[in-house]
Amino acid sequence: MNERRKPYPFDVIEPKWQALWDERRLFHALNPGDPDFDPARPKYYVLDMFPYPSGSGLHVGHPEGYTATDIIARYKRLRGFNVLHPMGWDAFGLPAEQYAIRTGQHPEITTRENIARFKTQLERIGFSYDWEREINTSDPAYFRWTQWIFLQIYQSWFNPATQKADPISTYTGHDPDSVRLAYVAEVPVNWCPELGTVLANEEVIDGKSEVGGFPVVKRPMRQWMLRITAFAERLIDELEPLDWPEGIKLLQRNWIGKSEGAEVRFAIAGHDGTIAVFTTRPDTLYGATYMVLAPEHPLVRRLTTNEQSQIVSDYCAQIAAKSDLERTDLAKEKTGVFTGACAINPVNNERIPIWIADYVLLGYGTGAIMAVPAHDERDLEFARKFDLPIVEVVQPPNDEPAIGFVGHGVAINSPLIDGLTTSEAKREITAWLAQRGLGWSATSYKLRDWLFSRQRYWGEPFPIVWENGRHRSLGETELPLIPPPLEDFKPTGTGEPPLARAQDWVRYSETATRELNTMPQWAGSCWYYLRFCDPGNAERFVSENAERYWMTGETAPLETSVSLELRNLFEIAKNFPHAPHRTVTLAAVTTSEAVELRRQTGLDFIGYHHCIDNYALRHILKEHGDDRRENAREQVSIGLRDILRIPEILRAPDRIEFGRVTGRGRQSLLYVKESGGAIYYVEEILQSAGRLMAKTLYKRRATGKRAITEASAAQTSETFRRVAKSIEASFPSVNQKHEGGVDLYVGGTEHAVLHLLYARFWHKVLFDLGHLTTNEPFQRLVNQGIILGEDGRKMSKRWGNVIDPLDVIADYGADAFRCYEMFMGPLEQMKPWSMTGVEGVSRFLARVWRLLMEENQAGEWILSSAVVESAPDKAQLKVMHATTKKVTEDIEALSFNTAIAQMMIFVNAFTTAQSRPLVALRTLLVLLNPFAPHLSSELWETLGHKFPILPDEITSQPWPEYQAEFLVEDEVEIALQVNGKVRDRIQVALTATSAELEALALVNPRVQEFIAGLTVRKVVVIPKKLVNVVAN
RNA sequence: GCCGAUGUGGCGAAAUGGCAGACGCAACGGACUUAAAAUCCGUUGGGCUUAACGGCCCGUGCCGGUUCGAGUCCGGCCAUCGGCACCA
Repeated sequence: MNERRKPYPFDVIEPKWQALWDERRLFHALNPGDPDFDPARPKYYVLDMFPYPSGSGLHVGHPEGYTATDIIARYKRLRGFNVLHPMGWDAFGLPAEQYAIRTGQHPEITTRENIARFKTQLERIGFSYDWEREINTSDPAYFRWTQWIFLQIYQSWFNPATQKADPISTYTGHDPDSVRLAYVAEVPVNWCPELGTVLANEEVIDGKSEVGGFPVVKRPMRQWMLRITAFAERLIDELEPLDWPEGIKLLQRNWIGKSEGAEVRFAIAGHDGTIAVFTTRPDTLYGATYMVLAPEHPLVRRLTTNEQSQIVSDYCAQIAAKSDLERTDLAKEKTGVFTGACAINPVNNERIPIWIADYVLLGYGTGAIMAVPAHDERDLEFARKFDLPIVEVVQPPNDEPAIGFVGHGVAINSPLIDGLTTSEAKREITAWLAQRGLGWSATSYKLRDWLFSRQRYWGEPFPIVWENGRHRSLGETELPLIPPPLEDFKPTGTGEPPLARAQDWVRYSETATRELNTMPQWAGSCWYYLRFCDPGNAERFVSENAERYWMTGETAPLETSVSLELRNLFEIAKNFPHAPHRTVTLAAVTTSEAVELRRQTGLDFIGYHHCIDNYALRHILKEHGDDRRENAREQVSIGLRDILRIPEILRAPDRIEFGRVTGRGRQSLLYVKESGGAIYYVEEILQSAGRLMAKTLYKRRATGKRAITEASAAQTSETFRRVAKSIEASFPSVNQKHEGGVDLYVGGTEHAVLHLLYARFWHKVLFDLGHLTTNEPFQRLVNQGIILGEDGRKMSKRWGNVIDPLDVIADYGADAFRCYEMFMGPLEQMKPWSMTGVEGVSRFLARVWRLLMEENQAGEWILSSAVVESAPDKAQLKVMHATTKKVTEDIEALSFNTAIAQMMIFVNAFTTAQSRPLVALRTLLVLLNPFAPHLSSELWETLGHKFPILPDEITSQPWPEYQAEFLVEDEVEIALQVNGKVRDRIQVALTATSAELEALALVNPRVQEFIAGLTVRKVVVIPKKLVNVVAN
């Protein structure tokens, strides 16, 4: 292949264009306030999950997602967006540290080398990253702010009254350290002696370290924890409106693991204290015949009677020696011992024995359970093994046996609640307990607090010092806190982090020493998407303007906020097609403006009327000096620019009746309800800090053709809140997208839970503290599938099936590489690499080249003489517009494979043509540009030499529009079916009516043949498609 | 065990409930060439039938259902892959 003549000179044009783009700073995104910043352009933030720069470089799997985002970025630029498309490095991490331990090479050096290699690879693929925004999490200028964010977390607490993070100064209790969002705890952790470090649960796989596969044991240690559990509820709730794959949302929900039930307090026979247990089935309380505590439960020692103490302590010792793996492995056979103590069941005052068993986990619920063997599999197994009593308290709905039935039924043998269904019984018994102070409804989460410290060198040091056994934070001016230079990065082996070796550094003052732990790798990746908005800022982690602009688009009229408003109105129009005009003023929009609106918002309009709020209208008229008057139908003509500004105007701070709409965390929804002959709908209910406020409430009579708008004023009164609540309760909401945050985030499923959950958590803390304007970081998430080797196995050194993008590019060029990555199949799917597949795509690009170019006598490529300025013929026009339509729609849907297929159809159709009309070729080149930017740029330029056009850059062209009229044919082929089977096809005029089609079908000889002797029962006519004759 | 995703030609894959297999790869045949590569044109799901043009039947993991009509919707299985795992 290397010796082969190149099908087109990609080896020349690709470096040429890459250099040109770089020189012209073509992909540098401007922030508000920068010279030449254009506020009229909507923003689009498209982000890749940034890589850890490993020593082995990129293989062809990595750039899959990067190519998809690059196509989107280039496409959005052509559509007039201000695009933020950055790249950076998740540069702290264990591999570099382990390499340092082996070779003595400082991690900073290897990291720098690896980054250089990654960057070379990425640049050679021709990605349109804004390299001026490159960041590196191990750069002090970056991690200074990671440390600053940690301090923000350290200096706040979760305020139950406001349900959000508040500064610790608002805490009025006696011990602030006990409520901080970052706190120190002695916790049993996964200690890996080989790595000399503690690992997070998720870094332990099958009892072995994820990195290296070394054994892991439990060991209590003093650790920094982040109180993510306080945000569990919000992490579930605020997930809902995001445009993420359902599977990922489900994973997150399951990981958080919310379960609702009750906490019940059991008295202990012969003791003062009580034991609280958590149960999701308070209705089975009468069936609780024993209780089980986790072996580590603090009450175990106090409760255990003398006779049992030896057995109990033996059992506890035995459990402690086991790893988590062994505990779950041995789970097949239940184990446990009796403590000798008894608890009192609060509903019937019966004494029930208290056992300990390792099937109860200290970390979940209260670390204690009431065992209901009749209706819980584990309890039943345990009770049978140890011969404990079993009492049936739920009657299954069918004939199923009651013992072992875990579903919902009817309560029995439960005097207080007999005869009630499970859900009624739960409510009833919980109320009964609550009245007596014996219990209360409670919610439990699987989610654990985040173990945030690591005993490593290559990570962010904590900005914390210890003095007299207490921790305190460094001042912001002391940041960044840079790791001390070290010769030896090995674990100390005692559990003390390597930083302990830097004795001078550790000594902060006469009396204070520095924290020795470092932060986990997640820390830097938790907020990098924010830093990209303003990477060079030395004053703040991100400037307010940059953050607000890139996360919400505010400061400029932009697609997201406009379309939100319009989408509301669109929904209304759709739902009430016959509703006449409301008393709100209608603004007339010209046809071309409507087309523009549709282009920008992707919405269709019913007519060209756009509802405008009175407030906004007054505002606009004032600006225009009141020179436009309403006509008789209360319509006023205003321009597109004004319309696009409406969302901004509506959010103006002087609009008092608008409530706290300028605040943060709004959530727009549309609720509709029909009640008592009237239709109520509330446009945009705003949810902020747990409060609901309605922006506008409409009420209209449902009867009669003319619905009447009675009220349309914005209020935030208590009444309104109630109405909104009741509507919400009784009518499912139209699921409005929550606009804001990164517009498109693409990465692998391996980060489905942790990275995304941690980043969301940090984002919410920063949002609560007023540093951010959105409550969620990532609006739309897409996971790319992994690319397998040619042998169908995962790419790895072990199989020798790793493919380096640079090798592919050397043979086929970057454009072919990019196109093949996208042509392989759907982005989300797992699929194997194929070199012959690359060749096929490369042939397609060569055909594009030869569509415009031919070789002269001297063997030089010159513009083909077949390229002419004439108008395309009808068939060509159809292909051109069909391609424009399909490519546009497919890019929006991230179906890049079918977009490329359509462009192949285009090329196949034009290759054979005698003359190749300029307009068609130009259209193709613009459509192709996001996919094959080098080739299309070169051909565009060559075309411009003979046929000049302004602006002359392909990157300044408008995205082509298709016109539907060119897609329809005069005649259309109709399939004739008999009993659902195609028997013939006929050409008919597009205008043929259903009756005509039916008649044509029935007289068709082939149809006749098949219905001979049968009775025609029915004829189904689908216009423009088929006729199905049903006969028997 | 639980949860999720996937299942269509030799291969990667297309198909708002409306003509299954677009597009590409591979294979085969042809044109060009002294020859090969490259390029261009054509054929290509399986079976049966016809001298031929054609025609018929079967086909989207399996079984059933809804429908005039199902790759697509519903129910139940099977297989592969991924995730979680005593969560009270």
